[in-house]
Amino acid sequence: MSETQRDFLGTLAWRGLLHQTTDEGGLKKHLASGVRRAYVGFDPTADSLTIGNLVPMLLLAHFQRAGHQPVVVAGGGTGLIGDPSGKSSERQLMSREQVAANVESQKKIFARVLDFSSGVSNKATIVDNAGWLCAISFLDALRDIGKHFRVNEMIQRDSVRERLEARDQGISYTEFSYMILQAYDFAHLHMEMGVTLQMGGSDQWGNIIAGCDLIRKSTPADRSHECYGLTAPLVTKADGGKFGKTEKGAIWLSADRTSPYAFYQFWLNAADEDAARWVRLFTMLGAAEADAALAAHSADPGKRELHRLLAHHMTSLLHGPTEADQAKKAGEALFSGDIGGLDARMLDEVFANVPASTQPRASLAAGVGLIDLLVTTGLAQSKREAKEFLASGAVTINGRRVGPDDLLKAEHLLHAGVAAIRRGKKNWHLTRWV
RNA sequence: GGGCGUGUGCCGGAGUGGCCAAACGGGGCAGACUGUAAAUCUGUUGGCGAAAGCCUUCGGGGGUUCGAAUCCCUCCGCGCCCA
Repeated sequence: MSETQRDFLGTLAWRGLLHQTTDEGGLKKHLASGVRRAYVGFDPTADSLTIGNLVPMLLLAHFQRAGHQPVVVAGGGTGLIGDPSGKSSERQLMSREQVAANVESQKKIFARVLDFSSGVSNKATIVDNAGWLCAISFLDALRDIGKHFRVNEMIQRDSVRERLEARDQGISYTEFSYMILQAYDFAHLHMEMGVTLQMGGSDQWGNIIAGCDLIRKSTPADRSHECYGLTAPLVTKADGGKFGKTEKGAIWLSADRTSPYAFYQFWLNAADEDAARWVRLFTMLGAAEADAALAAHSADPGKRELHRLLAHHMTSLLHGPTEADQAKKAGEALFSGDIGGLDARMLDEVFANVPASTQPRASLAAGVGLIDLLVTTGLAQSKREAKEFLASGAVTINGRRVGPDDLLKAEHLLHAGVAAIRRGKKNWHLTRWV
């Protein structure tokens, strides 16, 4: 297929996804001369993946699109130990059952971005390093792997040094050994599956080099054992904040943790400067399309065409086009506040991800007080707060602004008896009166 | 083990007997402006109450006092110094 011709490294560089490589020239030649296999490891610290894992996933996706074969390594074995990279303190060990369950649950997400279908010659594969790491004995590991590692070098690694310098933290022998395991992963994958490239975020650089070193030391020095490492830069935000975290917590890649609507909103709310960088970084859009969108963006940022493109593209990528469309429509209706024009079916769609409750219809006869309604729907935490919201004009019911003295009556309901209450710009609650 | 110090609201940090639900800053929330942005400005930020006011809160417990975040005792956590 013609995709094979696409230059992987060139793509990454253009997208801003290329941070460091062990030997760029050598890697370029290596990739140009055949179909190669690269892997990225993922920590099973949770049953889902966050937006922070997206870049490493995309490295594999672009790799596959360039005609090569991506290998996902689920860290079912390394997850039992815990990677100290970037961690300021020793972590709690997870149970084997927990790790295994997390690995299983994460698998589904990779299928969104990678092609696992057997009809494809360069189909993606997924392996769990518990398979080989759990099988190896301690003595074998010390004799066969440990001999290749100098402690002098190990304690120089950032991940270890930072912990050694933090006097009160320190590092356990367990976590200290982590890099050996990850290095062994690479060596194992190289020998068993012919993997020649390990990729990851920039915090993985040390671990990746350890793997390259191990392969070099433990194999005959000839061309057939050339291995490479590549990292992507840390994703940053214009305001200096941490990428992927909102007030409400991390943005997840699975719908049960972060709804497609919330996911869409995350991208839509990107700062202008971030949206411009992120279009290249995160989408699969080609140069022509991306550049056109960027040009339109800088000409008139206020239209937010780029944000919409980014949000829709990303939601479509991870949740599918139908969900993306729905998220888009829901956002438009919700933020315009104009829900009076929606028919009952659309209303259901739009409010699919909004908290809802049912209320007794009978109480409408006398009119329902809004202060209590705000509290029972959770839109206000206390009556005091509810009063404040109502007085400041922050509350809208079915698109109509209401005040502290208003009462909700049957005539205000939409369709089969719903009242959509909005507090501020982004907080909604749908009440059904039955 | 001994000495000194410290623990306040979401966070930082004032307060050292009544004027303290607790300065100030940050953050949050809401409003205005706008582009569901940024910046800016305004308001608000323990609960109940229409209000007056009442109730709960300053590490835990106990005491002194008409009255305590503020004084005393004790316990717990943290920091520094000495052993």
